[in-house]
Amino acid sequence: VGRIVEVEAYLGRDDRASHARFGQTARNAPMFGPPGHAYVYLVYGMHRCLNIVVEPSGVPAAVLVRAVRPIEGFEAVREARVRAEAGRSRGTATGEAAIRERLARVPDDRLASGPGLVGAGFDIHLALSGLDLLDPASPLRLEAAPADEPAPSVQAARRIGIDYAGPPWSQAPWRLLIEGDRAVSVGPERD
DNA sequence: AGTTGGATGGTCT
DNA sequence: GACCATCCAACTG
Repeated sequence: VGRIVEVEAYLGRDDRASHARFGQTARNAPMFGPPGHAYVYLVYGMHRCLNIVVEPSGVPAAVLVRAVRPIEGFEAVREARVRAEAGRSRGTATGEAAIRERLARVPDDRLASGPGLVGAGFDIHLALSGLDLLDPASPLRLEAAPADEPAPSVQAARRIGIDYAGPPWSQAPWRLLIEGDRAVSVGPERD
């Protein structure tokens, strides 16, 4: 269980940073579907990124989950990351024990501080793309925060890793993060 | 503290 | 066959 502390918005066909910029394909089809579903894709050949589809069907939009603060099951998250990393580096033998030792030194609140780390730590795989995150029967679910919790202060910043899109898309403040939360991926840039 | 390069594979031209 | 909504180790200063 974890709390989402950082996201990025990708909105519409016109957004030159969005996977929907070239229209609907087999991969991005969930983005064109109903909100509340998952869109999972592979980046850089190794990391799986989790997105939450937003906007009504027909409007391709999704929110990339960039960072999660684990709340329960810290060791389960660590083990999921060990599995992900060990399974990846089969060519260069980076012993599983060494990976586990390194992750043991990662603070609990930084176990999923990045989109690729969320994918690894929460065992997100491509087969989950299209899953209904609002269905209580789903293995991966989205739930509302406890009503008695104070609303966090949210900060806006530029999206990361999409400079190729060019302005105004590369400049849009569509990265939203909880101010001062240690679980966010990297601090917002200061102008 | 900041920069660089390697790992790695699905997707779209 | 090029392009990535990334991460980490190994470097430089």
